[in-house]
Amino acid sequence: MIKKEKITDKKSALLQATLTLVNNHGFHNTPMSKIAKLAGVSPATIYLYFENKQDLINTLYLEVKESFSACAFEGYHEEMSVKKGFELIWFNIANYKLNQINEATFLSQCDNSPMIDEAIRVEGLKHLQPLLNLWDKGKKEGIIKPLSDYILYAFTIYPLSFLLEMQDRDIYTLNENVKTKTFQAAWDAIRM
Amino acid sequence: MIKKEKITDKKSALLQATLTLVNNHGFHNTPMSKIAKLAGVSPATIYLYFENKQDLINTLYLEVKESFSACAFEGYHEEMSVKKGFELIWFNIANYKLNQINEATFLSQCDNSPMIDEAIRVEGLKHLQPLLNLWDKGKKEGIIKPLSDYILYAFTIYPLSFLLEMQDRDIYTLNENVKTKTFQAAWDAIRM
DNA sequence: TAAATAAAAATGAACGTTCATTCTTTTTTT
DNA sequence: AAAAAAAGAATGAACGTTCATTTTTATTTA
Repeated sequence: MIKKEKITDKKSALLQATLTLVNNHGFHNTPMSKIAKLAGVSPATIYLYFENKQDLINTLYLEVKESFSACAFEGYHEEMSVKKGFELIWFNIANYKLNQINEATFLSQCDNSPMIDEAIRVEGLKHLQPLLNLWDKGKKEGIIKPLSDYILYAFTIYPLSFLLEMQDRDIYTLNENVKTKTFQAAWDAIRM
Repeated sequence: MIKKEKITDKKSALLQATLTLVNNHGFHNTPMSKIAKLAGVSPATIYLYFENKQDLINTLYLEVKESFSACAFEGYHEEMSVKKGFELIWFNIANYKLNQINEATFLSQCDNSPMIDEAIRVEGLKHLQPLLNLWDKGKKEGIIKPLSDYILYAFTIYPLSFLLEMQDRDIYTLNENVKTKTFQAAWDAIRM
């Protein structure tokens, strides 16, 4: 067990270092040498745990995406009403984006650039399925507008990325009161 | 005049080549040598027209941003009603994003990465002022929700970037009918 | 158990390549 | 013919990755 722990140790130190550096300087301005240095490890050591730079990024992406999904659906049950379910998920995601700023920024950056291989990206998308199912139910019940999932996503969840970016740049901060009003905007956009 | 025209000729060939290549491969995977080749020019010639690679990108960004703003406010007058004015601007922007795909994709890429210097980015933001003024008017008239401009933007204009990206990846296409319904979602999000 | 050996993990230096930029030469323009 | 514009070759720095070697850990032997 000691052995396993040590491995995980360095591996996760490398992932953490990558997250920090890519967030602050972007993928292509983050040399392997700096990742190694921040993780307290030799450059060569990276290649014991990852195939290459791309593999390192892909692994990090999937890991963060997973933690995101876990948060997004925390406390959610399929028996919930459409509105309650949507509200829960929306606030979960909003809180993740506004609190776990580093992870959320990294995901935004990945989703908006060719940094991640298409295949890996597709894998990351599957995590949202429960939300899509909820929308389907809402459409059938006549509660949610009959729009494609892409549009529903674009007008409810995607805007949070923009607000995250504002917050990240210290341009604008959402307090609880404003967050509630913002949810109302998202809900009004898609409700019948 | 011939001289001036010739200069403009090569300069704009370089800008056009940069747009194409950065769109398809990203900033850091677009070497100066390839830009030069696509523009039919020697690498050294680039440096007659631009200080360096960053200057080339900045110039392109501001130029495209300008063309975007020109489209966004075409046909707009301050005397229009808030709803009509917003509708006009929204459709202008939607059409720009869905038709001038190359330019729009480039702008999206710039706005979501550290590729553009912060100072240049700020300059590009000013172009939206008429829309912000319109929102102010709408808030005063009690037509638009009293939310910050960031939130209004996040739930009306920003979602178009997502739809553009979908369209760009051939995942989803908006026809006229759907576009109208999509506008309704944007309007519902921010109207009182 | 202590020494000897093998295996695994980790390292720093080095390699080959790519790329932005500059230098020198050639071509074009006036 | 002089000046301006353009070209192509050259340069040096940065980077991802690999290699030869050392250090650490685990296993075996006496």
